Amino acid sequence: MLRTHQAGTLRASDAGTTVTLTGWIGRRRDHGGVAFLDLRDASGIVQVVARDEVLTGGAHDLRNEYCVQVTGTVQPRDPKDVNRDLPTGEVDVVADRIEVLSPSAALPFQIDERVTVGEEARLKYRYLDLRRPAQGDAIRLRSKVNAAARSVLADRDFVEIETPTLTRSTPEGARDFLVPARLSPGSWYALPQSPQLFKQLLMVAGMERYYQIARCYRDEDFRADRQPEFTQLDIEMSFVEQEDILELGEAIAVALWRVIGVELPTPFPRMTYAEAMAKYGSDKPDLRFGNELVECTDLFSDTTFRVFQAPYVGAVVMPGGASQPRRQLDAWQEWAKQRGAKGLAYVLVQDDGELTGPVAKNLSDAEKAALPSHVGAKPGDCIFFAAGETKPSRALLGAARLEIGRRCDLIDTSAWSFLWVLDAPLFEPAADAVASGDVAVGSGSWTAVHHAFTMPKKEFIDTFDTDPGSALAYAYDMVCNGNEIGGGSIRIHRRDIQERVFSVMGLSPEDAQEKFGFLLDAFQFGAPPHGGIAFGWDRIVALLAGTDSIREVIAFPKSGGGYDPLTAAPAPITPEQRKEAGVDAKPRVVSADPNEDTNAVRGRGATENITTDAPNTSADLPSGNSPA
RNA sequence: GGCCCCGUAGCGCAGUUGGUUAGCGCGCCGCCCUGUCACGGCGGAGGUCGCGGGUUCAAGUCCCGUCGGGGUCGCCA
Repeated sequence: MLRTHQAGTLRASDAGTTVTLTGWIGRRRDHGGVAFLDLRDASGIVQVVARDEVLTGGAHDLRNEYCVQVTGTVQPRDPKDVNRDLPTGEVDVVADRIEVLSPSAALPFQIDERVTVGEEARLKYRYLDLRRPAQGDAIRLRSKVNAAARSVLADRDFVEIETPTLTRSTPEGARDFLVPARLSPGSWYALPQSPQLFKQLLMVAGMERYYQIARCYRDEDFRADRQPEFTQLDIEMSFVEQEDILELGEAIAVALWRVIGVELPTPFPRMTYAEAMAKYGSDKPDLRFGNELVECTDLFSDTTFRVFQAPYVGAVVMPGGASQPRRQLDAWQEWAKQRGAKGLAYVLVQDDGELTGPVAKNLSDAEKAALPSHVGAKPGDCIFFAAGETKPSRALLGAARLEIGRRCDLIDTSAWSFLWVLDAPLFEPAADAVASGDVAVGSGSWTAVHHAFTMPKKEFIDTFDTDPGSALAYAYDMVCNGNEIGGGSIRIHRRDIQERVFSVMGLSPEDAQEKFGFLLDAFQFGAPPHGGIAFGWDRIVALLAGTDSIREVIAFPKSGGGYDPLTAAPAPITPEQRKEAGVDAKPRVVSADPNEDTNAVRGRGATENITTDAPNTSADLPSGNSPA
């Protein structure tokens, strides 16, 4: 080793010890005859004192972020010189010798946590960004979190198994990343959106308990909390029921939060999907505050107010909201319109109890009398309404509830609120999914909420195909502070049930065979009952690290548009690469209509040998994206 | 794909109703300084105001387009 100690570990008890340290020069305070250098390594910082005789050896020329080796003696500081802000603040290392291991050019930004740096610069020089203790510690925390999960799973005899990243599409909703297959020009691999099918095959294989910290790939548009490649802790178990998975999930969460010194109480509260939607307008309610939605449909069943003559009328209260200026109430309308609503009706409860606002005059005296107590509004509050179809109305109110929580400071940011959301519907009307241009699996009027292999709850086993809309599934989501951090289901292992589910989705046996043939084949050979769960690893680590962005807990994240500022990927390829990869191979099935291009890329199972040959294939890479 | 915000020195930002030589902090370079710890003092360098076009006597500032970044809705478990 090039060192005897780690800089951040030195204490007063080390006084007198001769040490050799290695690390980077942080700040330097050069007083001419003596210089103070902050030496930083992964363990922390210690102050090195370089006096004249050492300085003549070139220490005056040390610059920020020079990588150096320092040999010296640990010396206690005078009481007046102790730095209480530093764990090593009671000692100095008085240098006898400083050797430059590697000099540093002038930095693009300062390695100082107090200096704010734009994300673009940070990502381009991520290796410098990660020298900053907070940034580096987030990545170190991730490693500890991985280890904690592995420990729980190893104790329970789980088998860690890697599954392919070059594969076929899996039957999930997102667009696939595609990789050309050089040896079969015109054919493409897909990167897995999750190891879903493989883990089920592993159950057929008798592994019984599988897990993997798995990289997943989805080619969708970006959000603050999304990356094109992301990580799941993926788990599948045989011979289990829903309760077994929930218990395991809680054990894992407890172990993870212990990493940051938080003891989570178990069992976690449970809520049905229906209750979550009704009370919170969300399938991932944030229970760090109350302020629930209140259904008002019955209250307004005889109303003369047109807007409230709707299948659903609901309300959410904004405490103290009656004193908002008009401009702010107008801003709420804009806020609602941005979410696709017509607006956000409101009633203000004045201090004297009078109801005011544009909506109030449309309400009968009886309605006005009953309203405040029905929704739990006090004088000074504002009541927001949504009326219309149940689902979008509740979604709007749910979003309003969160916004109210933020604006009115109702959220206890130190709290950890965990719960399970259970009993999700098995199907949703395909119109909800297709309206947006998404591809429903199958051509029926129903599509799977979770995925096509989710087991109906036993009380719906006889009726789910005659009454798909009311069938509930053995599907569960773990929710933390309003984030869905894990989700899974018990799978169908019986062929007859699977065929009936496909039938509801309008998937013929032939279609099903084409899309999921290898899985269905496998299920013919004594498939065990099984189920599993997957945790959103990036989000979980971000929560544990106390950061809003999952980018902070990914070593080399991508920025918007899937661009990596560090490597400048994606990048154009050479004509030779293009030719060799077979990217431009003529499709055997000709699809001349350019409008079908997106579907060909998008549709599950449509990727086998149909590659569209768009006229501008050489120009379809992001341009102007490479750094000058 | 829609909407909103941003783009000025290496980094973070300011720049008035369009008006002289585009500023501030940090960093960088040089000199000085023996107890600092975001040390201090003196001096200095550093700018295609993202790019292209337009309006104007005059554009960092106004208009159009475009590229890049961030957010949000659509999309995505």
